[in-house]
Amino acid sequence: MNLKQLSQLLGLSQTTVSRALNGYPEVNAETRERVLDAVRRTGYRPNRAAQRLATGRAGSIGLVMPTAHGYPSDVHFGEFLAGLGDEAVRHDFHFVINPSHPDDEEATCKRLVASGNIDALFIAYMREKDPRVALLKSLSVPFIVHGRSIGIPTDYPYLDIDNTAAFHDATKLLIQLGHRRIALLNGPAHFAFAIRRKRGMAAALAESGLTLDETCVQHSPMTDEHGFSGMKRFLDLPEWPTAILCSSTVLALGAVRALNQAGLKIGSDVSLIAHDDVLPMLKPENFSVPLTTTRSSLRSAGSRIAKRLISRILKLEILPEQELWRAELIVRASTGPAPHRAGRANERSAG
Amino acid sequence: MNLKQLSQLLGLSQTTVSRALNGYPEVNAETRERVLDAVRRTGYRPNRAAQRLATGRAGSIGLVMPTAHGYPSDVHFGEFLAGLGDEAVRHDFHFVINPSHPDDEEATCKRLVASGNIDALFIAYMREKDPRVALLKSLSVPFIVHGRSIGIPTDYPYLDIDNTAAFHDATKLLIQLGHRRIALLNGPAHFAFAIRRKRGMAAALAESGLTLDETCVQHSPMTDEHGFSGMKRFLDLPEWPTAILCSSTVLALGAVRALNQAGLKIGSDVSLIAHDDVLPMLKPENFSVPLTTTRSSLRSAGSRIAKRLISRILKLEILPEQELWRAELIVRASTGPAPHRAGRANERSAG
DNA sequence: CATTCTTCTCAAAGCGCTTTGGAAGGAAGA
DNA sequence: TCTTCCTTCCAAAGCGCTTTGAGAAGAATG
Repeated sequence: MNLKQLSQLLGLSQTTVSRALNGYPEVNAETRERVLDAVRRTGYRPNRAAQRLATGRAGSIGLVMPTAHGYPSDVHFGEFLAGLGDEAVRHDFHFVINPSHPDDEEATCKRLVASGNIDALFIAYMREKDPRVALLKSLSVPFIVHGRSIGIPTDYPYLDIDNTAAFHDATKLLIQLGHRRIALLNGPAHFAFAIRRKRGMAAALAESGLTLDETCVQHSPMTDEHGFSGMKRFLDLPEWPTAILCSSTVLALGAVRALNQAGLKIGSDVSLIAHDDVLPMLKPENFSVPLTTTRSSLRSAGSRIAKRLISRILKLEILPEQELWRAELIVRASTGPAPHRAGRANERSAG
Repeated sequence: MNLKQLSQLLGLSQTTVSRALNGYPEVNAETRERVLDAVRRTGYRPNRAAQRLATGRAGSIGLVMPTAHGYPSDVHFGEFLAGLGDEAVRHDFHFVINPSHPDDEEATCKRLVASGNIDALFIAYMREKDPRVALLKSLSVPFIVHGRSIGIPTDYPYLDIDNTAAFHDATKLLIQLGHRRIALLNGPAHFAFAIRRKRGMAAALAESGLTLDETCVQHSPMTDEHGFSGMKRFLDLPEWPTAILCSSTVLALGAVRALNQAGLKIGSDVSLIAHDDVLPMLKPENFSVPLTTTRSSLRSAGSRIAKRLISRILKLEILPEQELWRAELIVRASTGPAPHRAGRANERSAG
C-alpha cells in the first residue's frame, strides 16, 4: 500500500492525503478523519526512504558502534542504547547503527552522514583531542557528544557527567577517613572520562599534600577480569593501598573477588568506591559488602540525549546545548576508616 | 556531492558513473578507474534513501529493541549486537534499530517492515507460539529468528542453540556426581529458551527416576540481584538443593554470592553449572571457584545471523536455513560429588 | 563498401513521497 | 450581478538514485 493507492481508494489526490496525514491546516476535519480511518484499516505506512528523499528527514538518529572481531563489547553501550530508545520510541524515531572498526570511527561518521539517512548523530567514547568534533561541526549535521573531549575548545553540544568532581569527592571522602595510599582501577587511558577521573583523584590528593602513585593506577577495559588482576597487582605491591577507586561496578566485581581471596575485609581492611552507571544487571547495593559509589544513570543520559536530539530535529523546544551532570556520592558499607597499621603489606603477604 | 555533480565533474553521464560504481561490465576499465578516483578525492557517497527508493535495497538489517522506562536493559543484547556488527561492517551494512515497548513488538515489526527501509529483519526473544513468525512469513520479508518458538511449526529460518540438550547434559553430569536435588535459576518463563532449558533438565531427571521440584525453580530476569535472591530462597527451603543450574553467568554471580554468604563451599557443599554466553565482561573461568558451564558464544551467533542475512540479500551463497548449535559442556571446579549429608539444611540454617 | 557486431555512453522514466502554485466552488461584500 | 476572499482540493515538479531502451563510434565480417 502506498500513497497513490491510498488516495485512489479514498477518491482524493495524493496531496490531500499527504496533508491530512502531516497535520496541515488546509484540510477539512471530516476529510482528515476519513483519511486517518483508511490508514487504520489498511495499515498504510509512508515509505521512509521516499519521505526522506522528499523532505530530507525521516526520524532517525545515527550512531556508530565500535566493534571488531576480538574487540570486547561494552556493557555500557547496551544500557545507554536502552536510554536512547526509551525516548526515541515516543516520537517514532529509530536508530541507524553503523558498526565500525574502533580505529575507523572518524571515517565511519563521515560515511554515515554522507549516506544521508540520518537526521542527527550521536557520538561517544570521547578521546583526548577527538577529531570527530571538528569533523561533525564542519559537516553541519546536528549532533551531541556523550562525554567531552580534552584539549579542544568545548564549544560543541554535549552531555557529560562531572567525572573530575565525582572522583575528587570520592577521594576526599577516603582522605577524610584517614586513607593515604589510594589506588585507581580506571577505564582505558585514551578515553577522556578516564583522564578526568584520574585528574579529579590527583587533585584531591594534592589538596592534602599527597600524590598519586602511578604504580597504584591501572588503565584497562572495564571487565571483571581486569578488576581482579588489577586488584591483585595492587596487593602485591610492597606497600599496598588501603583504598581503591573503581571506574565501574564491573571492575569492582573483580576487585572485590581479589580482596576476598586475599582475606581482606572490605570496609575495614580496605575501602572501595566505585562509579555506578546504574546497570540493572549489577547493583552496588547488592554486593556482599554494599558499595559506596558515585552514581549517575547512564540510561538517563541516553534518554536525555535522545530528547535533546529529537527536540532539535523537530524544533520542539530549546534545550540547553551543554549539560554537566553531577554524580551523586552514595556512602555504603565499603568505605570505612583507614586501618591503623595502614598499608604495610608484610603481615599479609607473609601469611 | 551527489551523482549529478560528480558526473558533471567527470564529464560523464549519471548512468555511466552509476554503472562504474556498481560494477556493471559495460564500462571501460579506464573510465571506471577515473570514476573511482574521483570518488576517493571527493568523498562522494550515494544517498542511501535515493538508492533504496530506486532499488528497494540499501544494505540495512532491521531489529526491534524491546525497551521501556523501568524495563531493564539486557546485557546479552549488546553482545549479540556486537556479533552482528562484526559481520555487517565487512559488507557496509548497517542496522535500523526500532525501539519498542516489550508488549508491542509485533506491531513494531510490522511498522518497521512497512516503513520500507530495511532489507531483512532479525528477531529474538522468542516466546511460546510467537505470533511474529507467522507475521513475518506473511510479510514476505527475509528474516531470521534467533532462537525458536514453541508450539508452532518450525518451518522458518532460525539459528538456535540446543538448549534442551545443553541443560539435559548439565543435569546428567550432576546426577552422575550423585546429586538428587537440583535447582534451576532460569530466565523469564515466557521465553522459549527458558522453557527448553527447564524441559531438558526435567528430562534428564526423569531418566533417573527423579522429578523436578517446582519450588526449586525460579524464573526471573537474568541479573545479579535475581541470582542472589533466588539462591537465598533455595537455601531457605526445608530441604535445600545440592546443585544449581543457572541460565546465565550473570545469575550465577548473584548465586555465588548467596552461597558464599551462607558459608557453603562451591564444588563440594554445592555444585553449580551456568550457561555461558561468553560475555567478555564476565568470564566463568575467573570466578573465585571457576564455573562449570554450558558454553555457546552469543557473539558468534550474532555474527552468523548477520552472515546468513547478508548472503541472502546479496545472493552471495546459499547457507542453511536452520541451524541448531550444540553448547559445549565445560567442566571446571564448581561441580563435584554430592555431599554425603546431602540436602538436609537443618545443620546449616541452625548455625 | 556496406553490413553486422561490439563496446561504450546517454536521455529519460520511475521509485513514493512532499510541497509549490494554482483552480474550483461557495460565501460574503459591493 | 459582479468581485473578492476563503476553503478545500489538485496537478505537477522535484528529492537522488538505478535502469531501460537506444544511439554513436569503432571493429569485424561479408
